[in-house]
Amino acid sequence: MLLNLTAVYGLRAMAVLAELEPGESINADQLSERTGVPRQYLSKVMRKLVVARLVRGQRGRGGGFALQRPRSKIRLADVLAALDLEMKAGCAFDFEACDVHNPCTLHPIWSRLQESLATWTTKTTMADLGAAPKRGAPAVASRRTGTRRRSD
Amino acid sequence: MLLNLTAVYGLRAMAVLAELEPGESINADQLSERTGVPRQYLSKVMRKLVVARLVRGQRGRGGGFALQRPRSKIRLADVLAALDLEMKAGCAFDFEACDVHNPCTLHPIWSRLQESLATWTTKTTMADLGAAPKRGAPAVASRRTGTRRRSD
DNA sequence: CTTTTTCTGGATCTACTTATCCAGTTATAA
DNA sequence: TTATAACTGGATAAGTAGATCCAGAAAAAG
Repeated sequence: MLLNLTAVYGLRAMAVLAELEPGESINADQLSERTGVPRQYLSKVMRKLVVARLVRGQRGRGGGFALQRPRSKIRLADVLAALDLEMKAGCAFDFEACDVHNPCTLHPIWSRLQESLATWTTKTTMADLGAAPKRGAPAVASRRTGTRRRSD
Repeated sequence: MLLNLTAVYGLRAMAVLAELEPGESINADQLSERTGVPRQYLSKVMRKLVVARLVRGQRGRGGGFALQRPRSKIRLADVLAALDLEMKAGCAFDFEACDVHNPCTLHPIWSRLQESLATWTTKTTMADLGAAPKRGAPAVASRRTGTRRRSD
């Protein structure tokens, strides 16, 4: 997987939030239901998005989560950054002092790759994602952790 | 980082091996020295490359590691696969049943991204890497435990 | 055959990610 | 003000990647 699970969870949640009507919100239980993300862990992920001011977390009756800004103002890069995903990354060999003037072997092609990635994530917004994937048809991947057993 | 540390270590090692004269080999101590990869962990990484038949691991006096095939016959994709890095990966939302006929929201752009990655890693061989980065000038990133940020 | 070199492989340790538990806080409605 | 809904946040557990330790096993040299 190109992204870690936390990032994937966050993306799923954001995709659902992006579908809500303006003013509408969704609580953690329903969000967990719709995204297939474990309820408690989802809360932790959502917190990151709230702290990053991408999402509003409203407590109390009728509360829940909603986007802070219009979809079109939330870039994929913002979301990934909020989820601690370094998209700028570094040298393919993880050499610190690697740069244009002192390039490692992979530097030219690697930096081009990363730039196109960076460009893409800053150009793409939540509005570009269209509808969030529905549960049911595209089933949530079962994340076999070793102890998981299919129930009979 | 786009790659995990094990993959980075493996790449560094392969880059060094690719520089050896035909018939020459290098032992784990020297390889650790040159790549900045912890000696013992390097052995584990090298084992994966040996098992994948990219590298020959010769025991006893004068033994060490060397490429099994000419550099030009070892693709980046082979190396990454040997190091358990899934380059094909899956859907951005980690939905299992996501495909062309039942695509998730990110599917079109995500799959294009992954394909260009896959194409690149199968077209690039160890011969294309040129010389391995030298230690000293492009210094090895110091791996102080607190400072580090992990992500793919 | 013994010694030395060097890779192999199991066991263990640590840090980080993912997951769960549960008590707290805030907001709404009656 | 009370009850209830719902997010917040600390503590903790489980799982995996990264790292280390150390006892083999194999190959070469003497």
